[in-house]
Amino acid sequence: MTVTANQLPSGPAEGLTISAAAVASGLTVDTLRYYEKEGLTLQPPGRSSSGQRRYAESDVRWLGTLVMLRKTGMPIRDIRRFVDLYRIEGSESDRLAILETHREHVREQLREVQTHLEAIDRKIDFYNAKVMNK
Amino acid sequence: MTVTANQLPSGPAEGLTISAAAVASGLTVDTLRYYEKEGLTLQPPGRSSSGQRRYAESDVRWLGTLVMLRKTGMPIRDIRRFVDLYRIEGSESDRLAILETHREHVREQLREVQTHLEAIDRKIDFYNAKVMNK
DNA sequence: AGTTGACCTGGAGTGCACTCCAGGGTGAAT
DNA sequence: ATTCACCCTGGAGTGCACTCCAGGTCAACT
Repeated sequence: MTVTANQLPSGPAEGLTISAAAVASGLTVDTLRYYEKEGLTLQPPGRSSSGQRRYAESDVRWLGTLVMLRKTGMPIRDIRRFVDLYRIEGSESDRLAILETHREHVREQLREVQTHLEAIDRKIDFYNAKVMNK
Repeated sequence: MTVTANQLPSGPAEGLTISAAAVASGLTVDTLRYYEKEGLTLQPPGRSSSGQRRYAESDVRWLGTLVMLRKTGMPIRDIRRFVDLYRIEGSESDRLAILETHREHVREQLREVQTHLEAIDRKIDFYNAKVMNK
C-alpha cells in the first residue's frame, strides 16, 4: 500500500487521497465514503480534475472529531444532526447543547465502566485465590 | 405489569418468573430467552410444573455478571466461550485468562474514552467562548 | 498499446444483538 | 364458561454500522 503524494497540476485539487485520509483517520476508505454518503462531512472533500476525492487538512481534522464522537458512542443519526447545524448561521448554542448532552452520556458511561471494571477485578481476585490453592 | 410471587405447590419450582428476573437484571424477557438460547446461562433456569422458567437467586446473580460483561463490550461469542469453560473441570486458569484479557480491553477502552472526554471538553470550551462574545 | 493500481458509483450483503410475532398453553379471577 | 395476564416455542424481522462487489474511469508505467 503505497501512499504517494498527489502531484496533479490542478490547483484546487490538493490534499490527501482517500486512502491516505483513511490511514490518517484510522478509518477505511469504504467508511470514509459511507460517512460522506450519510452526510457526516462538514462539506464534501474536494475533487481532483479526474474526480477523485482530495482531503484537505481541515477535512482530516474533522474526521478525527468524527472518530472521537463515534468511539464515544454517538449514533450516526445524532452526528448528522450536529453536522446539519453547521450549515445554520448562529446555531452555536444548539451545537453546544448537543455536545454537553453527549458529554454527560460519556461521563455516565465512564462511571459505569469503572464500576464494571471493579467487578471484573473482584472476579479475577476470586479466580486467583481459587487457582492458587490448587 | 403485576409481579406477583409464584405460589405453585410444586417443590423445586421456586424462584422468580421471567418477567421478575427481567426487572431484577435490567434486561427484557426476550433478551433473557435469547441469552438462554445462545447458551449464556451457567445452567438453564428451572421450570415450574407448567413449564415456565423460574430463576433462582444464583441465576439472577449470573445475569448481573452477564450484563456487566455485555456493557463492557464483551461479544456474545466470547461470553459463550467463557460459559462453556464452566462445564470443564479445572478450567479456572483458562477462565482467569479470559477475564484478564477482557480487563485489559476495558482498561484500554477507559483510557480512550477519557481522552475523548477531554477532547469534548475542549470543543465545549471553544463553543462557550464563541457563544459568549456574541 | 497494454497493463497496473488506485479511484469512482450505486447498490447488495454482512454481522451483531436483539426484538417481535403467530399460534398456543395455563391458572386465577369474574 | 370465558376472560385475563402471563407464559411458552420457533422463527422472522429490525436497526445499525459498516463492508463488499460489479462494472467502469483514469493516469502512469513498460
